[in-house]
Amino acid sequence: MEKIPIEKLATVLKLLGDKTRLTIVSLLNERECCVCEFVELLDMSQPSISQHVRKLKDANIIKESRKGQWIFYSLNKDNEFYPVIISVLQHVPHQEEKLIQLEKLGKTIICD
Amino acid sequence: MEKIPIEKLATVLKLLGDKTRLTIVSLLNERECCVCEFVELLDMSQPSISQHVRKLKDANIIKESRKGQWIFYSLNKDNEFYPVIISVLQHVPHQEEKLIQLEKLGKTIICD
DNA sequence: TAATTATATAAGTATATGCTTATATGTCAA
DNA sequence: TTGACATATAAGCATATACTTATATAATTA
Repeated sequence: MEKIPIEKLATVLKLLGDKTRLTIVSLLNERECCVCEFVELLDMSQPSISQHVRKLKDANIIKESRKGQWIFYSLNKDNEFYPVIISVLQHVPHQEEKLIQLEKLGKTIICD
Repeated sequence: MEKIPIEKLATVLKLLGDKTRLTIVSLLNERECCVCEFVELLDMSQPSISQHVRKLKDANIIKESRKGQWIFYSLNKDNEFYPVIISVLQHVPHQEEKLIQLEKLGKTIICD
């Protein structure tokens, strides 16, 4: 098991210690999502979501990939913190439901 | 595996997302400690430590037991968050070293 | 009982955080 | 090229956070 210095780990936990960001990370553990989906699911303003996403991206916890108009985010599995994040997410209820709900509303983004 | 609502978990992670508190919790995973030991080990003021400890206690993450002049703190294993905390602590290097150091300095508290 | 030690609490303060509104950037499609 | 859409960024602001110093409380010991 890869150990992480306390200071670094504290930084990551602080990032996860926010309802919005924890939900985002949890959703990304199901599948990649784009910003507008977070806005829809979390019922928050676009700039607010964008700022949270940026913090996660700056910490290398998530990565982005542009697909045309949209930017999709996904968990960065290569990051040294990925194992801790998975450890934490084990304790969170699955988020599929919300994503299925989104699909029913026809608000899922598909661009393949 | 006991699932924890995202909001609650975020609160716990926010508490752990501080270097001082994460270290305290990590030390308590080795053995119970009293406040003056934290002050010594973390090289912080007594009120500062006391305030961090209170936050952890208020969240029921740790519990106290007075032994004469001293108040010892330990992880509250009955708490619903205990499993998550253990999950997180798995990723942290062991803290025994620091406690052994403390003993060598004769600053360990023994009151049995 | 008075002095000492351990801890908690209160009040003040500087900085961090998370939102808001407004605007900029980037892509697509008519 | 213009308009529409998706996203990012900037600036401002209210609240939260983590210290500090000063003081209170509680137990111990001389």
